[in-house]
Amino acid sequence: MDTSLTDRDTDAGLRIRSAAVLLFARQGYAATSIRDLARAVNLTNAGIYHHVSSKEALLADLMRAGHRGLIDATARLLDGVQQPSDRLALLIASLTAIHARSPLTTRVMDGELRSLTPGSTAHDEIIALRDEYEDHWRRALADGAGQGVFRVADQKLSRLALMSMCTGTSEWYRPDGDSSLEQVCAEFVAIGLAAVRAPARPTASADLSLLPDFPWEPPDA
Amino acid sequence: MDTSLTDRDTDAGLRIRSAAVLLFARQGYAATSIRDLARAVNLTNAGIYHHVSSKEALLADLMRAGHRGLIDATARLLDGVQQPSDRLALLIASLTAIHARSPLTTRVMDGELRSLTPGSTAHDEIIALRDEYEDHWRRALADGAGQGVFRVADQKLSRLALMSMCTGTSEWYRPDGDSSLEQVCAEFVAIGLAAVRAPARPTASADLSLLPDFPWEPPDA
DNA sequence: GGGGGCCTACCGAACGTTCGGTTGCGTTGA
DNA sequence: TCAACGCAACCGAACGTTCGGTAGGCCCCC
Repeated sequence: MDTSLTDRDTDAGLRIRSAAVLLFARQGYAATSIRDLARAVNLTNAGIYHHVSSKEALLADLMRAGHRGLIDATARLLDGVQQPSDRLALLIASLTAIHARSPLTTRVMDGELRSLTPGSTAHDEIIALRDEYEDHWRRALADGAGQGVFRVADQKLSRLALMSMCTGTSEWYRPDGDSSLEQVCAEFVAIGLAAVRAPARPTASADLSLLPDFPWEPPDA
Repeated sequence: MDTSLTDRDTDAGLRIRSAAVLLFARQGYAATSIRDLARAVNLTNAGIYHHVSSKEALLADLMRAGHRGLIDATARLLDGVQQPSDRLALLIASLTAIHARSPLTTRVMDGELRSLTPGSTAHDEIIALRDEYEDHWRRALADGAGQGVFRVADQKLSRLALMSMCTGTSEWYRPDGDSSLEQVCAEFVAIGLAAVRAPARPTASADLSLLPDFPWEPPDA
């Protein structure tokens, strides 16, 4: 008897997104053809267009949903947290964790902006979402510097350095590798707080269960 | 009267490389056609093939020369430098500086490995060159940890974090931006040494004139 | 006069996308 | 109860365009 949750992966739309994020992350958007995608989900190239209006719209959908998930999760995580060093620690841990847990989606989010037609609605929208996310970092660093708890030569410089460190995780992290996700996050938080000369780090660690689990992120590497 | 250095940019090979690195960095290798490249250097697509054996060979050439330049410059910079913290500082400053000064070439080097046919001679060669470069980092961190001057939870983790910080520079640095190249390098060195808990940083700063100037790197942004 | 440098013209293949058609399931009306 | 209908899901074939690459010839300079 079948006790499982019905037809989980019969939803073609989800399977297409899943294959798309895998191929876009591995080969890049431009090097991935609709036929590649169709083969991966056992459809013909024409069949894809029943579920997707265009190749670029598919990319835009993935990027939009990814950014919204990140922004929402970040807002939930930071909710009520006051100390700038706590906020920065949460930002570092969560950005690192999402890049480790959803490396394919984040690689597409971080690297395929240039594949959206410049000036298109989708392109502008993704830029706005990215800015909205980065504002969390800007505010945390500005608050910390304003309160004198961070001593930092250049807020923008520090932010870019730390964000690069976190986003780079999607390029090398493997769940079965040498370090656990918790170790990576802890180490990166330590580096980040040292970078802004924050005094000994305190209090709560990030509740990673608040992070989004993108339903289309393939489970494998 | 023309007092300039003769026919600098009449060398078609160089102009092609210059345009290629610009287009590959901006649009990606897969999204750049031979015809795009030809238009950029005022040739026809067929004319390109008089100077280049294939599109992929052109990419491989750029990546190979870029990596060799980086490796050679790093060896020169580190020559005779003993202290692990000095070596690490030089590695951080030089990797940051080359990504700031040659953002297009480094973006291609860092991001287009996947565009080389897997298993091809060129692909394997570039991987070997990248490993050869990273060994400089591995040795510096191992030496520092071995001598007890670095206190670091995980050498690989620290290396990846710091290298991501440095390579990220090519994505945002602008010569006319808020911070000078020297400021960026100094700040990143400070962050890096704090990351490995090195005691107060000492001695020589990097002689950036030892870094390679890729002749094909376009001067503009 | 011969070769480097570049052209016009073209090839076969692959591209994103569209179109007309078929299948099969769920709902409806008599 | 069952024919009739609607519609989501998909396919095979083709559209026009662009792709990486090639063949052969023209021109200019040594």
